[in-house]
Amino acid sequence: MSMEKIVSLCKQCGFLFQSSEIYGGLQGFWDYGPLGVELKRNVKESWWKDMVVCHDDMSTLEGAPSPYAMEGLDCTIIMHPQVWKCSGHYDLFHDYMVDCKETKKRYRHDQLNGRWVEAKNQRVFITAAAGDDEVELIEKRAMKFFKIRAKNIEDIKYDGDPVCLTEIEDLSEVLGPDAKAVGTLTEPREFNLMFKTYVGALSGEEGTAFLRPETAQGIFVNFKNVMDSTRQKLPLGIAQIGKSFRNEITPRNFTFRSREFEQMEIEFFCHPDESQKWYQFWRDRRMAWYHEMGIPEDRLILREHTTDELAHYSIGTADLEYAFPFMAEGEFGELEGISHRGDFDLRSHIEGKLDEKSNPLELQLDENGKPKWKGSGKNLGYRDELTGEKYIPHVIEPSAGADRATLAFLCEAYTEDEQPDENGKMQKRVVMKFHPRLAPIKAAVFPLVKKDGMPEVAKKIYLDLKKQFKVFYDEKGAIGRRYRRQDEAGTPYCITVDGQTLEDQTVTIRDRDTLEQQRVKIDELRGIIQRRIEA
RNA sequence: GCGGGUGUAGCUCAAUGGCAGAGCCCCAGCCUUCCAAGCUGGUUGUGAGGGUUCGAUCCCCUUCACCCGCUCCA
Repeated sequence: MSMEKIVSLCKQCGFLFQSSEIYGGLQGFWDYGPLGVELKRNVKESWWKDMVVCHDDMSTLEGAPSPYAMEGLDCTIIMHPQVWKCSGHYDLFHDYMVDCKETKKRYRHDQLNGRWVEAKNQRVFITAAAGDDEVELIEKRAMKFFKIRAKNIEDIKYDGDPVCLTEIEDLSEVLGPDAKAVGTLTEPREFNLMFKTYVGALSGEEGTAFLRPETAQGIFVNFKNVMDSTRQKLPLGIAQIGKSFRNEITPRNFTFRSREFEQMEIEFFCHPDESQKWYQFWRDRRMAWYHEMGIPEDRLILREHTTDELAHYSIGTADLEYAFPFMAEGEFGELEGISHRGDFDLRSHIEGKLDEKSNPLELQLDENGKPKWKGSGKNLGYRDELTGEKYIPHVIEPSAGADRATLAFLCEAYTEDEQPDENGKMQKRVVMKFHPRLAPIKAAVFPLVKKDGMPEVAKKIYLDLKKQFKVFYDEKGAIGRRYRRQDEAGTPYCITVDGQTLEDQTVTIRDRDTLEQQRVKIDELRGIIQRRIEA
């Protein structure tokens, strides 16, 4: 399945447009058209309904250690700047990069290590990507650079152990990790992945704020508010859907990596001893949700992060990844990440930014031995009123991309098949096979022909169904053409008023995927559609 | 950010240093009793800016966007 066809259909049918298209578009920004907005709303509403509103908090769900509660939140996009300092985003998203003028490659300034190497009366700082084999790599590169054979290896003198490139002020004697000549690296340049803005009329450092790069922090900083206002007990999940912003260096692949995007996140708070079980539970539950919404098992994988990818405080992180058509064969793109975050986030907002490399977690200090970023000092802990135990909850975070999910459903729905036309000749058909819950339009109503009172009856049915569903009325052109148009929009049901309707108050209801028609009573239409959507 | 490619109607694609064209789609009318039918008529334009030129959609420069590869990816 080619991505171009999907992109083309998205534009033609009104699922997705480039943002500001008449001015040439803006990289990394996309608009949802009339069909797209319905689709995305259905994705978000299905998630909200399944995770929050209709969640059964009385029973122990399959795979869960106990019953649990769910609440919702809707936090602001701009938050107190200290939130991002304590969360780690300020440091993390504030990268310095160096470019190599020779190889055109770009490196994180703090991820290159090197050693001063002297031979043949020349002193050069030879770099390599930071890692376990950096010492070996630097030796090899030194031999190559100075053109010294293995037997004369003593001619090479090393000045000290490898240090980070950030320690080097003058880059003119530095050999880039892939370069043949020295001095090809540019001065480090700042890449800020968080969008900056100013609060208040005056711009200046004092009013500097950031657009949130994730919705999660709004939940952490409101944890106490939710506990105090709802009388809920742990385990408790708090859900939020909302826009986030990341100033991606390279937005690519349609809406997959956008600079403005929407997240559907749950922060699930539980007792530390139970957190592993809950992590397993959420992995399985979220995987099952995508399956329920129509993503087949062979196109969705759960990729468990390896232990060296994990922060030490985390028991696990799993990515749910979909086989997007723009990925190479056998490769998958992330739809959702489910991470065990321990007590890192709540503690950081209490005590101050913790050093994620420390074990056990300790406050990150600055050069003067003071906290690098000060926390709120508020008590975000939990007291179990039955046992009297006090603890800082551990967090499981299922974090999904609403736009990525929507894109996956679009890709999955796109189908080309062949159906006979009125002469029995096979014609190519494009049909969007959305799950009925996700379909932008639930049903279309047609009079078979535009006369004999059929439009009047059809319009009445349309107006009645409209009270409950997003429906579409069309009386123009041949009936076959109208069916095909709805196939492209992914409308699961088409209701046709014909001659018989006028006699016995029945209509036909056509199924998008099978093309089968069933004759039903007009009075029963609402119930039938409702049942089929929920099935 | 680098290298390569692309940019013409809603879509797919022609053509040209001198009035920009087709098919599909769309709209209106006629016809039409179940899967893109037919007939008649109609709407819609060279991504943006600058230069060369009597004249640029075409040549040149800049810019923007998209695609592919690299790089990056919380």
